[in-house]
Amino acid sequence: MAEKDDGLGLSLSFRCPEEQYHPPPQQPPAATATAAPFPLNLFGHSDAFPSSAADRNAEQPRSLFRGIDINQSITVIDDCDEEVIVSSPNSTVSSVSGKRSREREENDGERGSSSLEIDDDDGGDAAGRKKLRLSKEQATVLEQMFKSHNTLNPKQKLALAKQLNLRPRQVEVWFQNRRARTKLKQTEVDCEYMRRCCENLTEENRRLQREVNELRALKLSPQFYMNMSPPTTLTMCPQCERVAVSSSVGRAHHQQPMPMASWAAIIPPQPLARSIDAHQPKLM
DNA sequence: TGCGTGAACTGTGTTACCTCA
DNA sequence: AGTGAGGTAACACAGTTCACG
Repeated sequence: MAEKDDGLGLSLSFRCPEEQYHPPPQQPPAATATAAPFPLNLFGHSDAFPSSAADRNAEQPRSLFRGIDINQSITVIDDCDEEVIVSSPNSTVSSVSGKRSREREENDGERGSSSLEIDDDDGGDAAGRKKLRLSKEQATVLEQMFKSHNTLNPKQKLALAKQLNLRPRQVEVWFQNRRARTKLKQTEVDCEYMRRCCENLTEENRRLQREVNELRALKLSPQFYMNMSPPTTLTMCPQCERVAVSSSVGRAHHQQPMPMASWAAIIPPQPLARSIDAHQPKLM
């Protein structure tokens, strides 16, 4: 199927959304990840990072910002293998599971500045989220990474965040939003494809209806039988699949003649069809 | 000022791991 | 020792909010 690139790496395809949007099951298990300076081969073989849940649990920097003053700028850990854990025993959010609570807490802690390179120069507006556009360079790198892999494992996230001077959460959110945009675009493409298919089928249906009417008219016409050549002159073009009488379409398309008997079977038995039956051997 | 875009957030489902009876 | 239930952690996704151009 022809592919159409729209800049989001989308293709005009007809795939099940389940299969097209789900990321690859898991990235292959990892070798030792070294905190390599960028450009780091984050996704090259994708075996640089562990993928099991246990590994994820062991390496998750989820608690990275736990208990950190939200007004303070955050220092990115230098080593991806390092995990900074600040316990927060007095977590107050309790409406959801502890994990969720901590997660939200962590997210809240990331409010205040959308990028590590941006200090709270306006007095630390930690209460309201401050949304700043990512720089062109940041977006470009993220795009490149997304093209390689549309999901990130924790180490990739950390490394990318470090490279771009962003918080891991920002990288994570960017990838989530990017996946959503991709899916939306692909859905639009699929819808357009379906619309075209529908149009084509509608047109095809009209054409076939016209043909049916033509054939019925021919069956009713005595002149047709009188002037009619042997059945072999009623032909069907293999390209356009038009049934044509005599020379009109058939010769124009140079196709093989099609015996009338082969299509006559599809004509519903009607009393008026007796005359043509007289010319044809009984079917069945 | 209304609007589109995209960063950030919220809620939920799924999966894997661990602990304990 | 094997096992099922419950808790926890991590992640992805859909939907939403809202700052910004």
